[in-house]
Formats: sequence, structure tokens, C-alpha cells
Amino acid sequence: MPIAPAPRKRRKEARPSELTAAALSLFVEKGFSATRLEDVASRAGVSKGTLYLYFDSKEALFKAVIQEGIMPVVAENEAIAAQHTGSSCDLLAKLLDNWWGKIGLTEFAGIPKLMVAEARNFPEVAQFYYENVIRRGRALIGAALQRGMASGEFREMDVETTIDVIIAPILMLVIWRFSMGCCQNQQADAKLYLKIHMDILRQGLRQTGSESQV
Amino acid sequence: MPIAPAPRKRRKEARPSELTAAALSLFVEKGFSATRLEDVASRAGVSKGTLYLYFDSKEALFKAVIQEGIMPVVAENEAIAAQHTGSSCDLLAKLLDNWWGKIGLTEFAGIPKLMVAEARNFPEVAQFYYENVIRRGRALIGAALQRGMASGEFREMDVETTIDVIIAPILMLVIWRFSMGCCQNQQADAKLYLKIHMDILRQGLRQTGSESQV
DNA sequence: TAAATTAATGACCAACAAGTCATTAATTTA
DNA sequence: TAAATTAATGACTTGTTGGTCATTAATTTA
Repeated sequence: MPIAPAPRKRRKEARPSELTAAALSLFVEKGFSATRLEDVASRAGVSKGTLYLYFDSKEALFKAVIQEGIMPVVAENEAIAAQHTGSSCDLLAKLLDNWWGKIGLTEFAGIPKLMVAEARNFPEVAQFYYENVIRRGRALIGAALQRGMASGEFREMDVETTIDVIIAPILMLVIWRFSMGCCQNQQADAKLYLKIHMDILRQGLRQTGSESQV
Repeated sequence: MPIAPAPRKRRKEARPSELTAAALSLFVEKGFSATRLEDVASRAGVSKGTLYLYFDSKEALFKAVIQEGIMPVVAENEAIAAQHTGSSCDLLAKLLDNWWGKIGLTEFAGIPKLMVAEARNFPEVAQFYYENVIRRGRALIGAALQRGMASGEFREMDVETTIDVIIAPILMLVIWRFSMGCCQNQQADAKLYLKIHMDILRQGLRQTGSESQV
């Protein structure tokens, strides 16, 4: 006997967030290109046609994922920085903590790898992410560095480049987890990793009495 | 009038390297999935059928690219480490120098991003790269760290994790160039970037008289 | 130079996926 | 309850691409 199709339900309000949730999972698991919209739809419990009722295109769906999931965290961090009093090193740690809790420990941790992987083939998407996430994130770190240099807590340094060097290990940690991580028997211990990074930074950034070791 | 097809040439010896060269360019530019074998063939001046005369599959073609271009550099670095005398910090710098000249400044610099991007969808390829490049590269850095710790040049630290933290900024530098780099008006200054990274490491890794700043 | 060999070709196949739209049916309105 | 509305469907169109193979022609051999 033919199996009866599941009865339709009309749930106009709930669909978009169910679709972006499904999209996040699959984008993070397979990448943007390799994710089939049919699969996104079916994971959200609807048909592909329904997906197109709510999102104009695959790229629009992706932008919605970022807008809902990542941009609010950037805004939170901007608020944290704005109201911070205390050492600049503590500010850096605070920003990292919040990011780690909201992004690093969630499915969103897969987004950086996804962006790196697909940026060149989807420049529109990359531009969107750059403007709304990367630029703002870098500005936050940059301001913290400036602040520390102004107070004498940090030594003088090239801010833009130092931002890169600070962010890199944190990004690589999550990028690795969603890419080559599958080849290692054991994942890096994230807590230890971040501690070592912050230790090296604490020593590496700070103003020293002695001249630097060139 | 119909255009005359280019006359055929039989060049059995030259084809493989011309094909891997074309493949490298396109893989690096578009990624593994998004590169069409038709394009690889045409850039190498042959037809798609000819490509399949020399390589069994897209994955085999990729492995050949790695085998020819990357693995010899890993071997070189192993030789450098084996015959090094001097400080361990200098050894790290020497390894980085060679890698930078042979990989970082060439088209091969695009491979790390490519691996990160495609590892999950092509586990066979990822495994191959992990065994033949990553594992060996990490072993090199690890040995240099051990050596420095044994001599008292470096403080005691968790080796595996420190390897990660050391490699990360270098990897991110090239990964960025081939991904989000397109969104920035100006590329990071690589020389400055590497100098800052090495500076932070020099201070961050070294044995200090005073207790560490926890 | 004629026959044999094999490098090279490109039309073709099968599978796949983004996006469309005529149709269906759940829900609301009159 | 009947008509109108619109959320939801899924078959279909269109375009793409990894991989195949019968055919072609450059080169070598006899």
C-alpha cells in the first residue's frame, strides 16, 4: 500500500527559524555549496518549495543564519567593551569568554570555516560577513589594544597586524574542529589551548622594563 | 567558416606535470569541488579525455599535486632539522623560512585553505594530506620545542598544544589570503606579520627568571 | 610507404541540484 | 457551511559536471 503523506500543517510564524536552524546544521556539516536545499527543507520538516516561500535563494538563507545567530553576539561584545572598566588584558579575556560561550561552544563555531571555505566562490556572502562580523570584531580587539597601549599596559605595536596574530589561534581552533579535525584521533583540548594562547599573549604583549629580545 | 581545431601533439612525458600545474592553479583559485576537470584539461592544453589517460580520478589528480609540490618541502625541512646545530629558536625560524620561501610565497600557499575547506567532504584526500604533510610538519615543530625545553632555552609547556598555537597564525596568514582576503582593500603585510608573531613567541616561549604571570 | 600502435579527442551518459509553478488542501472569512 | 485565501507541495525545467568510450590521427615500426 502507498504510504500516506504526512498531513500538512500551516505554521507561517515558525517556519523561518526552523529553516535557518536546519540550514545552520547542514551548512556547518557539509559547507555551503555541498548543502542541498532539499535536505535543509526536509530537516525542517517542509518541502523545498516551502523553503522558497520564505527565502529567495540559498544565499539569502545563509545571510539570515548569520543575521540571527552571529550578529547579535557581535553586538553583545560591543556593549561589553563600551562599559568595561579595568585592565585591557581583562577586556580581551572578557570578549573572548563571551565569544567562546556563544559561538565557540555552539554550532555557530562552524561558521568561520565555512566562510573561509566559500568566500571566494560567493563574494556577495563574503562581503556581507566581512562588513557585519569581521570588521566589527576586529574593531573591538583593535580598540582594546589601543586602550592598553595608551595606559602603558601594553607595549607599542602595529595594531592591525597584532589583531591578526591574536585572532588567528582562536579562529584556527574552531576551523580545525570542523575540517581536518576528523583526521586526528583526539581533538585539541580547547581550554588548555586558550589558556596557553592567553599566557603567551600576556607575556608577549606586555610592556617590559628590559629592552625587547631582537 | 569553421575554425580549424588545433593540431594534435603527442607529448606523453610532459602531460602529467602540465596537468598537475594547471590543477594546482585552479584548485587554489576555485577549490577542489568547484574546479571542473574540463577547465583543468583546457588550461593544460588538452581535452578532458586526455586528463583521464593520466589520472584515474579527480582525487588522484589532487594527490599528485600534493605529492609533487608539498611533500618534497616537508622532506627538505626534515633534513634541515636533522642537521641543525644552534638555538632551538633559530631552528624554528629556519623551518619557517624554508616553508615560507617554498610554500608561502608560491601558489602552494593556497593548499592549506583548500584542505580546510574540503577535508570533510573528501575524507580520503584529507587523510592523505594529514598523514603525509600535517603529521610530519607537526612532528618537526614538536621536536624543536622538546629540544628547546631540554636545553633550558624554552620553559616547560604542553608540546602538542603549543604546536597548535605556533602554527595557527602562519596558517591563518595564507588561509586568509586565499579566502576572505578578497574583502580587504589591502592585504596584511606578511613580513611584518611574521616578525610580530616571532617576537611574541620569543618572549612568550622563553624561560624567564621571574615566575610566569598567571 | 603501409601497417600497427597508441596519444588524443569530444560526444555522450548518468547523476545531481537550484529554482519554478501549477496544483492541493488547511485555515479563515462571510 | 460555502467561498476565498494562502501555506504547502513536489514534479519539472534547466544547467552542470565527473567519468566513459568509440573514433581519430600522430608517430613508430616493418
